[in-house]
Amino acid sequence: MCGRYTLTKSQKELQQFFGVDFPMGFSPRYNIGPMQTLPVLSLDDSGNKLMVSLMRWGLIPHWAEGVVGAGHINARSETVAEKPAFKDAFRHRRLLIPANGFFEWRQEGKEKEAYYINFPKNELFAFAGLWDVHQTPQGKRQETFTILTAQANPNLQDLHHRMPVIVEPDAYNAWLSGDADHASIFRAPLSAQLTFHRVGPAVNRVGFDAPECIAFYEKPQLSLGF
DNA sequence: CCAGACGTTGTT
DNA sequence: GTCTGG
DNA sequence: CCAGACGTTGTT
DNA sequence: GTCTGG
Repeated sequence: MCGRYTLTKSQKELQQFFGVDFPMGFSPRYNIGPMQTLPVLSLDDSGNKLMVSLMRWGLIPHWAEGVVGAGHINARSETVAEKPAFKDAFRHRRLLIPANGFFEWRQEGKEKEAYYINFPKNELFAFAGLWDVHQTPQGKRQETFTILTAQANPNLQDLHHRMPVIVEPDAYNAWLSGDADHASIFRAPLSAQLTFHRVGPAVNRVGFDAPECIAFYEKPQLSLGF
């Protein structure tokens, strides 16, 4: 369901929307995949200001040792409070993940069709996420994150029955500080406004990061050559 | 999520 | 088919 | 007690 | 680290 997303905005646009400095800079991204390092938002020590950091997509629990692979790119919001891998992070290490769209693939017979989902005016938004930190086999401290999922909104059901959780701007602080419970995460009327369109196979290519990934796409018609 | 690999031996 | 890497 | 697992998706 | 299965 949510294994690729986009952040096709400039550093300036991100800073204006979230009201926080991105000191590491940022260039638009059209095809973000697992294992990549991306900007995420959390609360600073004071607990009332957003801050940006860079983390790797694919949560690896702090107790994992040795070679641990890609980690968990998604976590079910319905069970996140009980699962050993997420329990602790759900209570103490919540995140917002800046994005402006995401991809879904639909099996159509033998083919897989890619779709891009975003808001009509392409507004920025934030996924609900969790993070954790572990030691790499090289002994380095590595911070990783996961994106929460939920049942898809009716407007997206034709595409998929699951979707990433989008946090309303009003709820940013409540979510991050741990005040928000399940109900308030799910109450996301914004998600009802998401729309989607077919995109071409460019997005399939891991590492191909260009506007072509989100371009409208018409399936090429078969031609008999006349 | 998709793409790409999918193994063994001996040696340190 | 199933796992790993991106 | 120790050992072993700890996740999601979609598909059949 | 913490839970489940044996």
